[in-house]
Amino acid sequence: MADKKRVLLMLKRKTRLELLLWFRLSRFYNQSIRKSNHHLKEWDLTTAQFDVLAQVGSHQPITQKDLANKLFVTKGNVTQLIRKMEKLELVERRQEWKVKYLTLTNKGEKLFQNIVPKQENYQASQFHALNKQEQKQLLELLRKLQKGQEE
Amino acid sequence: MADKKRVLLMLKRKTRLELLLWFRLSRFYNQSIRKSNHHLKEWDLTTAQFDVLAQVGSHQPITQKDLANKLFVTKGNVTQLIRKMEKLELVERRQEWKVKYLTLTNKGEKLFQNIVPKQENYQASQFHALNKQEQKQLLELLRKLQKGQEE
DNA sequence: CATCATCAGTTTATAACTAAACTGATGATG
DNA sequence: CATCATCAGTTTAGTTATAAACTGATGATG
Repeated sequence: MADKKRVLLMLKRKTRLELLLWFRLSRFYNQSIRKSNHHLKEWDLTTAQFDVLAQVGSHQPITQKDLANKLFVTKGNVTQLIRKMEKLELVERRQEWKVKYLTLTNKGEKLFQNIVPKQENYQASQFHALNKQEQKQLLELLRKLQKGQEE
Repeated sequence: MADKKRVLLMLKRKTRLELLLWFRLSRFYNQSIRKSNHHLKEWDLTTAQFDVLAQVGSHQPITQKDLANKLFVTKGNVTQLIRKMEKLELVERRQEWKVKYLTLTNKGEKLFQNIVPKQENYQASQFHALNKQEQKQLLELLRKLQKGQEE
């Protein structure tokens, strides 16, 4: 396996557990995203668009700024994403007192009801290689990592 | 904390450990990348360019296809990245028997020697919130996840 | 009440990435 | 030896993302 060879090489050069971690984590994440995109193609959505649909659907009405925070992206990116979603008639924008509130259209709502549970199942399935005990462990570790990151 | 509120909301809607995991993991990853980019700005490099430098530097000569595999990206992406790196005079391309071998230029080699250890320290520091024991645990969990992904 | 900081959202320029179609060389096979 | 599949790399069109500058409304304060 090419993978094994690469890992050995890295170990040889410098035995750093953390770099292996970085390597594994980005690999897992990127693969998951790619597979997720592939999966969502059935509904002509991308992962980013799905994320918008899911967040707006479960927090509407929501401002663009709040959405940006929830998705961990910039406001500029939200502007672009929403423009797209408006064209697809999945999301509506309503100016109100200096702030713009986002809600789903009927079409968006229907898609939300239909697709979100399925995609969440799919996302969840990425972790089925671990049992509940291990999942909890992983969650705990990720929490610690995040806390370390905030400093 | 807005974060806490969001987590509670997700829990309310559906208590799914896996979705929390997904959420935490992507957050950690995206933040790390962003911070890494910021960090590398000092040398006018992006994270993607650093990855190329690091991989070519430690496996030269290497073909574009192999590089794509190591970086988990498409061949098309590598074509673009290398074009950029060639312009920056960090990487050289040498056609040889149908395959193109990549090596670092002198300039690239110098940068490699200088920057790679620093950036690796930086990447490693992302995991310093965990002790060695926990790091090993995390690595083990990620290995299992990856194995699950391959099926 | 004039002005000034702040803040939500937009714009712009640029990077990174994919999927899918394409190019052109290699070399196997009928 | 002609042709055909394969394979490395390129191209193209489109999406996602950022950082940084900008716009225009709000509202505080002197």
